[in-house]
Amino acid sequence: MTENHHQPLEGKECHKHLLSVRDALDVLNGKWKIPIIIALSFGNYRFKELHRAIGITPKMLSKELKDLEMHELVVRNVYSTNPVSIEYSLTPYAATLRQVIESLDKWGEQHRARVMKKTTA
Amino acid sequence: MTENHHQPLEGKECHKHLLSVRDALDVLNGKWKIPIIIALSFGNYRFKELHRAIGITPKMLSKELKDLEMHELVVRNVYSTNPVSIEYSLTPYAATLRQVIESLDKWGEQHRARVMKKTTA
DNA sequence: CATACTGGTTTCCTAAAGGAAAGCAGATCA
DNA sequence: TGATCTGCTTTCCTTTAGGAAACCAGTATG
Repeated sequence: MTENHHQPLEGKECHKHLLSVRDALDVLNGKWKIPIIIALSFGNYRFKELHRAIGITPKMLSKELKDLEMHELVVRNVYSTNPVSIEYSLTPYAATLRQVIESLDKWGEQHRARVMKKTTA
Repeated sequence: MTENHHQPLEGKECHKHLLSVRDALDVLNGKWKIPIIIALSFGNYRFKELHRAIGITPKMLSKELKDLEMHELVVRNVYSTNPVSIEYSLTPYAATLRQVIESLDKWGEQHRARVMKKTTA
């Protein structure tokens, strides 16, 4: 804490990390991608189910699902039932996000608790 | 993967997680908060240093630093040198984000590698 | 035949994110 | 006395995110 003054910060290992998180955030940006992935981690669900459970508008849901498909995190499954039913599911690749989502979840939970305590005090 | 069809998804543990990540994302939203925290994890830095190292505009940097201060993740230190110098540093609370940032960093790095491999192939 | 469900799309709108550039006060340096 | 650095702020602008509501085709179901 005291006198933690610095090397120049330019041209350092720092930039490698900045680049990595930028790449990650380019995929996970916005309000909805992580919530959608979380919901689908509980099972495969249909469009309207996701819409209702997450509280996302159909327009955004449609767009975000396409983005997630593009990044190979989600798959759209069409079943030839009658009538056709459609389900979204996570790809195996989405499982690589587990640590990200778990730590975010955990942090959010404790942060909420911390904020509650402060505002109540 | 096959037949992972679902319980209703409503009123379940899922919502707890949705709530937590929403709380986390409310604090860490946008393109810049995490990059700023990463930079400051390498030491305390001044406004223009951050501006140059991260490639963020002064307007955004100013705004994001205020947000981060508000959430008690960053502190603005004014030193009575002559002339006054100002440094930003992380609070101890910011350390609780370590897992979040590390996993995001790691995921971004491997994701970049994966994408590179695909586009080259 | 009417109603309702699914899986979306479309249109309209507002607000927020974010960049570019200029400016500004205070101090220092030549 | 200019020029230059710092730590910002201000203005102007474009893009994106996101919500609300309506709509639509296809398939039921009553």
